[in-house]
Amino acid sequence: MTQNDAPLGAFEEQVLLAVMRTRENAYGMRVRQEIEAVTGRDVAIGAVYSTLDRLEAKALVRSGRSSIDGSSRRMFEVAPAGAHALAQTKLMRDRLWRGVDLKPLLAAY
Amino acid sequence: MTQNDAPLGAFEEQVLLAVMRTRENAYGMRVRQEIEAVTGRDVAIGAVYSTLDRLEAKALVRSGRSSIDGSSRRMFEVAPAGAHALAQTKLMRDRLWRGVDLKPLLAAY
DNA sequence: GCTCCGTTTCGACATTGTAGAAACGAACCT
DNA sequence: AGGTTCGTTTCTACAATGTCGAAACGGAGC
Repeated sequence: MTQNDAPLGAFEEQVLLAVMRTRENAYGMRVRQEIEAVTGRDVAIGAVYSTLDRLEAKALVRSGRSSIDGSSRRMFEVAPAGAHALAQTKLMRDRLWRGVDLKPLLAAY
Repeated sequence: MTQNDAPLGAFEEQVLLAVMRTRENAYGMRVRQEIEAVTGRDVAIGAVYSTLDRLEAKALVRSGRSSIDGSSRRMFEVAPAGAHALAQTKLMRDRLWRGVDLKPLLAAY
């Protein structure tokens, strides 16, 4: 058993998704920009890298150098185990959300 | 502005959802049981209470005593702000997930 | 060489997540 | 009454994640 079923943190999930979404262009700055664009909130660059490092330590992403376009970039890709972790996380959450209706409470907000 | 837009943590979201799901019966032990039943993993009781306490400090849930049925229970309910936080969290995440396809990677798992 | 830019690395600290033992109180028993 | 059990909550401690910004790097152009 090589499987790590520790649950993903909220930001870990966001970073993983941003890497997926940016496909071939996933390097730190770009990932940050993607998260900011989609969620609308600021993200410190350090937050992205430390999360990426931790994800790599858990083998949920992989990284390698690429020297395209002048500066040397550290490119990331989601590993199969990372996709699996995302799928698990989503599955659990969808079950918890099932049948939950926020509307009545939201009305009083 | 009375609004707190700090993002919810992954476990905070689960606890909030479990409180919603258990409606009138939301007290510590029951919330724990709900999370375990739906997600399939063990949750330490202390984890539930400390999260509930922190959520209450942020006014996302409220609690009060209830002495039904012998033992005195601390009953919780999601506050309007809690429902709002849940909605925001879900909205952001749905946007990030949009267009993401895990299948190709999952095949290699 | 030096400076500018985009990028990454690093170190520090705040917040969340996790665990389990201790404390509580009502009910039961003898 | 005293002691025991059971369900529940409180408390304390520590690990993992989230967050930040400044320092370090390297290539391009001056």
